[in-house]
Amino acid sequence: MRILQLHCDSIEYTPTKKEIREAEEITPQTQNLKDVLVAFVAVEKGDDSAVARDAASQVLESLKKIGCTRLLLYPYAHLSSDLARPSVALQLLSEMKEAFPGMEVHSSPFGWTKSYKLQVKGHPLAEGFKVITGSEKKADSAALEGESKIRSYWKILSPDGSLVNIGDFDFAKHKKLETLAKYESAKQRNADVPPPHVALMKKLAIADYEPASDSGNMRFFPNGRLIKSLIETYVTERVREYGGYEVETPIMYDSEHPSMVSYFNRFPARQYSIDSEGKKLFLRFAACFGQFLMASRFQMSYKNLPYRLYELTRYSFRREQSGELVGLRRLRAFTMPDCHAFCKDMKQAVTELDARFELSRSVLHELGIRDSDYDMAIRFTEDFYNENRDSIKALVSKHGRPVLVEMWKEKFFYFVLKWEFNFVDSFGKASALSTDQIDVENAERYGIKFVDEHNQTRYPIILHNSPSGAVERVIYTLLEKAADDSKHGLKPQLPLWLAPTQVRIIPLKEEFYGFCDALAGRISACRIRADIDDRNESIGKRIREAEKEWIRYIMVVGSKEAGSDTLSIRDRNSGDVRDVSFDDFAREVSEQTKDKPFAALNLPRDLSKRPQLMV
RNA sequence: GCCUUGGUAGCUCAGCCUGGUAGAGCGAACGCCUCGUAAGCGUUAGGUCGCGGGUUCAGAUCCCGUCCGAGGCUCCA
Repeated sequence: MRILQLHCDSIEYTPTKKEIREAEEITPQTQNLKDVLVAFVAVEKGDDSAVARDAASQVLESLKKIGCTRLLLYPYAHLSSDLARPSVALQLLSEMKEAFPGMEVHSSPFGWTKSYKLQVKGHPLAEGFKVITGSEKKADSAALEGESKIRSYWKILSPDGSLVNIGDFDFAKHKKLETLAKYESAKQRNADVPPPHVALMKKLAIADYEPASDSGNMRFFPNGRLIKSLIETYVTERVREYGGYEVETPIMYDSEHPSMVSYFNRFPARQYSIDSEGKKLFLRFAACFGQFLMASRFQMSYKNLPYRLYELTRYSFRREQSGELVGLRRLRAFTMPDCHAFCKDMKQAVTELDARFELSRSVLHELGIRDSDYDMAIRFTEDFYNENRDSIKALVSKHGRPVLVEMWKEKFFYFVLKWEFNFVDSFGKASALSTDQIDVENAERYGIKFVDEHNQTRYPIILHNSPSGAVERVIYTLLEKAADDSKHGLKPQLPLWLAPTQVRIIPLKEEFYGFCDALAGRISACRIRADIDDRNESIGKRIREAEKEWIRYIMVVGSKEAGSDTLSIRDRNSGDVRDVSFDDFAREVSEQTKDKPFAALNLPRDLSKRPQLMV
C-alpha cells in the first residue's frame, strides 16, 4: 500500500464519471473540506487487513503529530503500478475508515474519475509518503507501542504492597530504580565513549566484532567460548533440575506458514529473512515458535501439566537498528535460554511463576550477579492485578525492594503479566536479564491443547521464562561490574569458576620447567585450569601480565618450591604471597567452584605456544 | 534514518591546525641476560596514511565526494 499524505488548508473535489464496474454507488456532488489531512491511497497486490491496520495506525500517528482531527481517504490508483483487485481495495479502504477513533473521517468515492483542487499547508510535516508492506512490521510495532504508552501508567510497588504513582515515590534510597523508571524519558548520557566492557571483552580475549559478518554478530575467542559454554551449561543444568525438558528446534521458519502469519502481527521484532526456493524464511527471534509447534503435536491431559520445554537458542536473531548495537549488551545474534511452561489454569500458572522467579534469582546469584545489582520491573493488566494482588505482592517482597510497575488498562500484547530483572550500568543504561511472562493467547494461536477433568478440550496458559537472560548479556553484566569495581579501587575479577585460567605457574628459570610441567598436571587432575608461563621474560613482567589477565592464583616456582609439596601462592584478592600445601590449595579452589560445571583449559598450556591476539 | 566522531605498521595511537624525507609504544623475529612476586637490554623486519577526485612545484596534512567502523538519538513487544 502506498500513501501520499498532504496536510491541506482546503480540498474540493467533484466525482465526474464512473471509471470501473465496481465503483461505489453514489450521487455525484462537490465536496469541500477545510483543515484536513488528505491521504491519497493506492492499495497494492498482496495487501491485507494487517497492512490496512498498519497503514491506518501510521496515518493516525501523523494526525496526532500535526494536531489535525479531520482526515480524507482518497483512493488514488496512480501511486502504484501493481494495484490490488478493486474488490480487495474497496474492502481494505472501508476497514481503514473505521480505524481512526475520535477523528472525523471522510472518504472520496472509489472507482470514479474526480476533479479536485487543493491548497497544501507550508509546514515541514505537511507532506509525507509511506509505503506499507506485509513484511514490514516495524511501523506496526511502533503503533502498538504508541498505543500501549497512552493507555498504561507507571507506578512503584513496594514490598509492603503499597502502590504509588511514580511522581509520588521517594527515590532517595533507590537511585538505580529511579534511573530505570526514568529510562524512557532520560535522554542525557554521560559520555561519548563506548561502555567499559567493550574494551574488556577484547583485552581479555573474550569476544570481538566480526567485520565480515553483520553488525551485532560477534565472534568468541577460546577464552570467551569457554566462559560462554560454562554459563550455558550451568543454566541448562539448573533448568533441567527445575523440571524443564531440553529440546532443539530449527532456527528458521516459513513466514507464510499459517501459524506465523497471525503471530507476526503481534510480535513485531525485526527479523532476518532468507529466500530459499521461493520460500520466505526468517530466522527465529526466540524459541517460542519451535516449542509451540512441537507442543501442538502433543496429546496432553491436565494430569501432564505443568509441562516444561526448554531450549538454549544459539542463536536467536533480532535485527536491531545498527545504532543500537553495543558490544555484548545488545546484539543481532544472541544466545537465549528459553523455558516455556504449559499450565492448566491461572492458579497453576501463578504457582509455577513463583517457582521460576526463585529459579531466576538463584541462577543470577550463582552467576555472580547479586540482587543488589539489578532492579525489577513488572507489567500487568489492571484486571490481573485485581485478581492476583497477593501473588504479585509476594513476588515483590521476595525481591525485597520497590519495583517499577507498568499497569495496562487492557491487554495489548499476548501476556497479562511480565516481570524482568534489569541491570543498570554505570552510564544509566538498563538491560533486561531474567524475565517471565504469563501468555494467554499463543496456545490457541498454535493449537496447543489439553483435555481437562471433564473431558473438555482447553488451551493451556503458557509461561515464557529466561532464567538468566541472554548469555552474552550475562557476560556484559559481569564485565561492567568488574569495570565498576575497578573504578572504585577494587581489583576487577570474574567468578573463579568462569576464569579462563585459574592458576598461572611461573618457573623462575628454565631448570624448573620439568617440575612445573608435573605440577600443572597434578592441578589439572583436580579439575582446576592451570597454565605455565614458560616464556623467557623477567619474573616481574610475567606476574604483571598474569595480573592483567585477572588470574586469581599465581605460583612462582624456584629452587625453594621445586621438589617440595609446599606451594608459594600469590592471591589476587589480597596481593600477598602465602605458602600452602598442595592439598589445601586444591581444596580451597574446589570449595569455591563446587556445584559449578568444569571445562579444561581452552588454550595451549604453555604461554610460549600461544599466538598473541591483537584486538 | 538523523547527529557526533574516527579510519596512519599486526595492535594502540602521535603527526594534520601552520603542506616540504612516515613516527612512538606494545607485539613479532633474532640475540644478550637466567632473574624471587606488576614492565631487564639490544638489533631487525614491518606502512599505496580507507578509497576516488580537486587545489598546489609539492597533499597523511587543505577542499569535494564516497565507503567502512564506533558512540549518541529515534528504537528496544
